[in-house]
This record gives sequence, C-alpha cells and structure tokens, in this order.
Amino acid sequence: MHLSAKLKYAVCAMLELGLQQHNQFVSVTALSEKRSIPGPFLEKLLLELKRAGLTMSRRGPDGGYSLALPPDKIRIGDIFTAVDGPVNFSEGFESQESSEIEGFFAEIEQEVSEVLNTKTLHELCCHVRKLKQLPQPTHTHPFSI
Amino acid sequence: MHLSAKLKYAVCAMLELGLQQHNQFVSVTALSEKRSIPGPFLEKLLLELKRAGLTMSRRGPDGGYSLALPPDKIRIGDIFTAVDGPVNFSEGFESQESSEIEGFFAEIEQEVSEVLNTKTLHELCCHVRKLKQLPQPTHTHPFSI
DNA sequence: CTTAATGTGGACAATATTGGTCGGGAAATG
DNA sequence: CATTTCCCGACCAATATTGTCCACATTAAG
Repeated sequence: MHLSAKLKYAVCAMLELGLQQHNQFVSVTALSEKRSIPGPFLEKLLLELKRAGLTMSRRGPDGGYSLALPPDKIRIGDIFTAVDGPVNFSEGFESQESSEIEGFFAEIEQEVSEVLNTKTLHELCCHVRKLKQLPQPTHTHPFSI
Repeated sequence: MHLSAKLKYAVCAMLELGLQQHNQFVSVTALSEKRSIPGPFLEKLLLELKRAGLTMSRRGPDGGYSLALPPDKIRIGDIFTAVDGPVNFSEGFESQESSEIEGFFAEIEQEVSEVLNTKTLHELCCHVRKLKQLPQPTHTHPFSI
C-alpha cells in the first residue's frame, strides 16, 4: 500500500502554500519549479484541491494559489480524500458473507481514517520548520489571527 | 484509497481456510467455486500467500491449501503485506524537505500499520461466525489445541 | 483599452499497474 | 502408470495513472 505520485505532489504543494508568510498567492509556475512538479500536472491538481475547498486562486498578474483555510483546519485526510477519494476498505467484497466481511473492514476503515484525520497540515508545517530550524512565525495565516 | 481486488480475494480465501474445521486442506478449484474467485488467479494468489508463510499446501489427491498458522497468529496486516507489499507512506517524496516530510509520514505509516496489525484473521472468523449464527467451534485449528 | 500574466478546462497520449489466462511441469497417491 | 493437484513462467487485455497541449477566461497595471 503506497501513496500515489499525485498525492505526494499534493502534499508538497499544500506544504509549500502552508509555509507562505501571510498566505500569499503562489503561481503554478513558481510552485512547479520550487517543488519539481510537472507544471501542467500541478495545474490540474491545484484545481482539484480548489474544487475540494482546500485551495483558492486569483487570476491575472500576481495571481496564483493559496490555502482556502488556515493550516490547522486542513487535515491530512482531507488532502487524501480530495486527491484519491475517500478511504474505502469496506465495499466490493463480492463473496459469501460479504456483508459480514464488510462490517469488519468498516471498523478498520474507520480507524485508518481517524489516523489521517488527527494530523493536520499545520502540524506538518511545524514539523518541517522545526527540523529546518526556520523561525516559527507567530501569524502565518491571516485566518488564524 | 481502496483495496485491490486481489487483496479482497486474498481476504476471502484466508477467511474460507480459517473457517475450515480442523484446518482441512481445500483445493484451489473448490475454493475458487465457493468464493467465486477466478481459478488461475487464485492459484497464483495462494502461492504468494504460501511464500509469505501464511498458507501451506499438499499436492496429489485430496491435496490443496490450508493455513500455515493458527488464525489468531495471522494479522490482517500480514495479508495486506503479503499481497500488496508493506504499507509505505513515507518514501518517494522527491522535493525540498523530503526527509522532513518523510519523517512526518513515517509516523502516520506506523499508526496505520498498527491498526492493521491489531486485528487478526481469528477475529474476522469469529465476527463472521457470530453474525451467521454458526457454532463457535472449540478447537478449529490443530495448532491452537 | 490594451497587454501581459495567470488560472480554467477539456482532449489527448504515454506508461504502469492490475486483473486475468494459458499451458506445461512436478509431486503425491494408489 | 494414471490421476489429482499444486507449481511456475509467459503472456494478454483492461484500466488507471501520469503527464502534455492548447484555446479560452479573467484580472491587474500602465
């Protein structure tokens, strides 16, 4: 069980947006170069994240993407869901006792979801800032003031 | 994030073996028909499970597959690993701060693994037997006597 | 108003993975 | 020896993933 390239790109992109001071807009091109993500691919990805309510955008000169929510309101699981669809371990057992099996896996699915939903983008940002010995900004995000 | 058809087949097959009285050998053909799994595919699958140490086999008339371990020693995570490889959330972030990101995801990976490793095939068997109101056998598996 | 910067969105292509088949070989059993 | 059954590698088709391209819409600045 591994993460898709797309999801890893999404995490890196969201991290980059989360690390911006004052939640500035970042252009697709800049983000693409900084994080080595193929430009056209990143375009579609950011759009999906926007549709999922995680990013927002502004067109025209100095436009780009930024987070649509403060980083501590964005759970890692939200990124997973936006990009790869919801965690679904419990459907599609076409066998005898399928409903019993599905019940059992629904519990597992629930617990896995909880793991993903208790970590936030904010925590990832802090983790990265700390290890890179960057200053921990007091107010990175306008929403969190 | 969904389970591959292969993994669902594997779970169904392992469940069937786990439900056998006295851990009898079941032929690929019988298992294939009982659980509606394509025969040639199931053959390869059971072989992989054997190589992973989860099943064992006997050739010739009345041969087939059985569990290699008592069901309470087989964790759901073991089946995942045998079929789809280990849970790997933390490798392959090729970006700036990749090692920091990977550290963060290693924690998540660890927690997800724990979820999968705390449930056993035995629990799945009990769950199914209870809901189907089958008798809970006192000693299903020779190893557990 | 014009222009340049930028996101929007759909069609398309290349590639990888998954799911599934086939046929011959090897071992056990009687 | 003949039957049953697992063993194993080669192969194929469908699907999903990854990535590209281009015309278009929107915005900001001069």
